[in-house]
Amino acid sequence: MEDQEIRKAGLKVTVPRVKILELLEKSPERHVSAEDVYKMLLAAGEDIGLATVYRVLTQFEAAGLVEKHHFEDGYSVFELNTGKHHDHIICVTCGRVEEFVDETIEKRQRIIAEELGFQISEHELVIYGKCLDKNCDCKKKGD
Amino acid sequence: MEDQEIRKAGLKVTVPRVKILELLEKSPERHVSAEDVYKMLLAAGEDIGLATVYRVLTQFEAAGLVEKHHFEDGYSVFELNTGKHHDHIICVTCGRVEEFVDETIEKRQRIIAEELGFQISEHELVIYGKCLDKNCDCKKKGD
DNA sequence: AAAGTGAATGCAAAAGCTTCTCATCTATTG
DNA sequence: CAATAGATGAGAAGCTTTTGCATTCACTTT
Repeated sequence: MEDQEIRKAGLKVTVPRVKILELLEKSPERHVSAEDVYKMLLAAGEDIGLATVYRVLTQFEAAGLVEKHHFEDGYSVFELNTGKHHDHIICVTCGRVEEFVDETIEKRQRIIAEELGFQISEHELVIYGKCLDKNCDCKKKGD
Repeated sequence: MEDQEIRKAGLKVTVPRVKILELLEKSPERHVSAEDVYKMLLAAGEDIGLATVYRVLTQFEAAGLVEKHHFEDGYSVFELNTGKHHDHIICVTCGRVEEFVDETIEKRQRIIAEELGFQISEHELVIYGKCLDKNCDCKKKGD
């Protein structure tokens, strides 16, 4: 379980690391900020400092266990690395985040990078918009 | 000239606003941070506070005169709004920023948003990579 | 051209997110 | 189970960005 992943990353298996990884795996919201994680830990009765949350998330990112994204709000959000690259579309009204993959876009990016003489290391595509479906939470709540 | 654009934006024509707009128009680097702008103003002998730079850039953004981007480094960069949407590819070695437009990617984004039930308000695509061409500054300087 | 008024500015302080410092504590190894 | 390298918590510090407030300025009205 979590222990192995942490050990594989070359990190000691400690309570904060296990709890944070568990939380990322179980959280209904895949995309969380360090503050979110910290608050969830507090709510779960864990006594883990915010500095540790940042440290652990950074280590997990370096180890490839999680990915870090910079959405428009300014702060960073983290998500479990599924191994499959994907991009994001975010509702500017309710903040809901959906993931998508589009091979056409991926391919075009490779072509563009090549044309411009770049070797891609990574990329980030975020679409911002409004949910139109009435099944979106923000429609039900009316915010 | 600049005065008209500022007036059109519903803002008073003041020295800081004119100088900042001039600077954005003349700067060899299109993508600059607030700090960059501040330092360039200082270097040009202008006595304009950093807070004013932030305020003016924010107002320019609200007025559609400039665009704000969040690249990976953490801070925001601003660029003059050319009216033509474009995306960015950034060299992770030298920081050089290139702009590109790809109608195929734009189209796919519209289709994806529609499929997922979103009405796009904006989007941001940034590709990170390494320059391969020897004509890139970072190769010449060897950093 | 001078006065009046609301907006704009500069400075310093504060805020928000993230990192660092350091003394204490803990997981792992032998 | 002792030894040790690494991890943690709390608070300080760092950075970018925003805010509060007294002063100054742009634009309108005399």
